[in-house]
Amino acid sequence: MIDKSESGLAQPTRARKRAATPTEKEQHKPYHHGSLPQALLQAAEVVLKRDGISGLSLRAIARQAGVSHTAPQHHFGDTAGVLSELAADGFMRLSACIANRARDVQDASERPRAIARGYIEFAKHNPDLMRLMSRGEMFDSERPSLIEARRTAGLALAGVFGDAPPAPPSGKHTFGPMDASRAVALTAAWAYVHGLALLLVDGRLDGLAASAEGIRHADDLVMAAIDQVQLSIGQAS
Amino acid sequence: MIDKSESGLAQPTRARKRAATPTEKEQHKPYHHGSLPQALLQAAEVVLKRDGISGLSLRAIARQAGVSHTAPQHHFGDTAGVLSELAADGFMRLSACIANRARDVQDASERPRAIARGYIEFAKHNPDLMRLMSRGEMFDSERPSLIEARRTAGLALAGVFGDAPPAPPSGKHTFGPMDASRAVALTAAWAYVHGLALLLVDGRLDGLAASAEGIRHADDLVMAAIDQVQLSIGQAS
DNA sequence: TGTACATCAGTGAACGCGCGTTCACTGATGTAC
DNA sequence: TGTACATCAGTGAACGCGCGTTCACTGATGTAC
Repeated sequence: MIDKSESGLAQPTRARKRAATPTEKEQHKPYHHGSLPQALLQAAEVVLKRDGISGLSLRAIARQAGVSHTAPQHHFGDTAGVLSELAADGFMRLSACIANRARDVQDASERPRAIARGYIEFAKHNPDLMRLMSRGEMFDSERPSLIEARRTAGLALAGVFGDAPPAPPSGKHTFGPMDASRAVALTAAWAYVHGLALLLVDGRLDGLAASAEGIRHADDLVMAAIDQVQLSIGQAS
Repeated sequence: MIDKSESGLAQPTRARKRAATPTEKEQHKPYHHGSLPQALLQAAEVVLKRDGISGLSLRAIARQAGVSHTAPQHHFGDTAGVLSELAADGFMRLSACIANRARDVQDASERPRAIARGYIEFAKHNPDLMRLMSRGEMFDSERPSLIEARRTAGLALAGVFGDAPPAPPSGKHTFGPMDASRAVALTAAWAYVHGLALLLVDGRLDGLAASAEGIRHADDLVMAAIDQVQLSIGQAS
């Protein structure tokens, strides 16, 4: 979903054809990278995993990608731009993770749990990215790719409603009109799985897991919470 | 809970006595502040609210407090030190918020909702601090005050269990031995309220609130989620 | 009661570092004619 | 098919800034005798 322009993946191949032998390939570094935006995002993710969110500077990303330090600025404008694109990529991958799990279940009543497992699975495999994605204040919220990716993730999450998706949205909203009880149910499901994911990636459950008999890892605690806890809507007594 | 040493609040009073008239007070700034650690933490919170987490540097805090830029280092060591103390203060205040709400309810079955309301109340009144508190990787986790404050918050949260608190902890653990189902229930309750709080302070629920009929603010969505959604433990079908 | 001294609290100059930003530039590509 | 030109992609030097850190220092307090 990043850089759908025509400069996508065609040009590096062409460049490689010109420099046929391996030695030439190494020596003759083409001036035009061809798919630098994607390469920069990959580099950014390496930096993120290695140095954490605070290590994500334009210069660090450029170093990792092996290009001059002004190249990222040229493509993304500023740090918030890169972080936004990185997060957008994360939201799309999160959506895919959720959709994969949801597709696998037959029984619609099992779909909420499947979605939760997809969410947690993503968080477990991409803890740093998950953390970055929850740092909304670091992004440029106007970025179309980020808006679109968040909407996609929102719709994937709304799959908790089974086969009846919410009404189609108008304008830049994720959802169309929705009655209150449905919005509350979605809020609850979202908060629950979001909370589990963040507590897990932040290591906040480690102490509790250590105290709990029969539980070895925080992972087990989270999976048990998904498997065994029901969220049901209804007026308080 | 911060700086319980004898240098607490006595000395500024004494200093003020020496410089009796207002003019003198302004002119004669005593060399020894007397309670600089507390003043620095207050300054840090001002900076946090004004400039966000990324604005929290030792120098910015010193500027806000009106002292030399090496003074914070002298008391807290490094940035992680200040952030840890600030977060510890936050956890203590969160605990107090929870305890206040829990104390007010008569019916033990209503306690979980009361605790959740206390948690959300704190988050609503201190959104930046709440965000900071969830940035575990920025802290010095070994700080005794932070460990103690987190334990206090954990115990306040464990009040969801009603009048039967968990077994007393040994060593530096928050909880003593606990059976698995109880740990899972605590995980679920914690994740739920934590997720609600973070989604709220990060503004992530604003779009959903706008789409929901009869809901005006994200706050309403969160309060409805607390009031209307039940978490119940039991094996999945 | 006084004196000497150790310790604590806070200052301010200086330093090196990594950062984002600007700017004039070069290399490569695409397109109009 | 060729040529000219506009545009895009990426470079590298230079700049100013805020940061944390070090260091020698001064002011104030507490304590031993």
